[in-house]
Amino acid sequence: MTADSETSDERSPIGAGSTELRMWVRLLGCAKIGEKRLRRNFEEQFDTTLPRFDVMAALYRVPGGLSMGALSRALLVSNGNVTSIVRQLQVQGLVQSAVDPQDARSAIVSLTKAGRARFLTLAEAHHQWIADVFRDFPPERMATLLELLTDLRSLLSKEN
Amino acid sequence: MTADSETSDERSPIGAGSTELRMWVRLLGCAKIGEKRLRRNFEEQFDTTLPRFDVMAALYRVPGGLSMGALSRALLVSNGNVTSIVRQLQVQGLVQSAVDPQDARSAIVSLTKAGRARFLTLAEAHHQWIADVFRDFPPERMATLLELLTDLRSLLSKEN
DNA sequence: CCGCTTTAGTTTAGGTTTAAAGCAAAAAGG
DNA sequence: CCTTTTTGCTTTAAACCTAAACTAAAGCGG
Repeated sequence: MTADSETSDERSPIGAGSTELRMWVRLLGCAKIGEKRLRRNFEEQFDTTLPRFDVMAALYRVPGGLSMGALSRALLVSNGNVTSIVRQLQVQGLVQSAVDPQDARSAIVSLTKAGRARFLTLAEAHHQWIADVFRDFPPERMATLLELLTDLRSLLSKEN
Repeated sequence: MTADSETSDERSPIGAGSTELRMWVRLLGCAKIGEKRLRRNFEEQFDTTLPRFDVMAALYRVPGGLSMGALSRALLVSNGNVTSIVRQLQVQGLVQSAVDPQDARSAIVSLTKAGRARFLTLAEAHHQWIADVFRDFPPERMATLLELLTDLRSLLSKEN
């Protein structure tokens, strides 16, 4: 078992040869499959979407609410994107928006009472779906994976 | 070190408590940050997009070409989605499409000569970006991560 | 006060994505 | 053959997403 006897690679110039590349492709694949599942579940069972859930989750964690910019940074999405998602949640009465008294340009968005109740329902189901997927994953391996992903994230966040 | 002494969880009903949930969130985060980087790089340096690169990569691996359906399954995206991406690549002269002699409904899409040359340029840069990101990741940890992600993917693919 | 720059958000144009509806070729079943 | 169903793909409607242009409030320097 030398360092180089994996599967193929050798002199093929491309073809997902190196370990980094395969790992990256696999990571993206896992994320994509999982997201697909979650999106379908949210759509079918609750008639909502993953991005809207993400916004609600971010707001739930901060009872005082967040500005649009803070939301955008928290969710890693563009500023303009948050605008439309928040607007939809607003139409549904799940979030409310109040002008920041310190800065009239900025609005503080927060969950309404209905929004908090709604989020708890969604989050419960969300947790259950995730737990189901990982039911057969040994806890010790899961801890290792969590640790490695944490390392990876700090690598990715560096030299952005 | 009991089974339950991680960090918080306990009776907080939500808040990304369980290990599965945190792992999942971290995985999505890594994928998102990395994709953002790649997308920006492709945009800035080559004036193209990640999905277009994905299509070209899938076609590069199969010199004989792929049908639209095969492409869609390979890339885990919807059927209709492939249509527009292939059309754009076709306009740029990077892929060509020929009617399947066995089935007149189906078209076999393949890279043109220009498309292959273009892909090699893109893939070289892509590989370099990935290698840069993982430069400081110890090879042994990378191998572990690859293995764990492979396990995870098979869990995710099951009971779809 | 008055310009200049910065900052917070929205709007716009364009690309990605899906599900659902539609279309046409193929296959199946009399 | 001819009808029905299935299958491969495209189109459409709607959501998501980004970058870039824009608006408006703050802040800063005179």
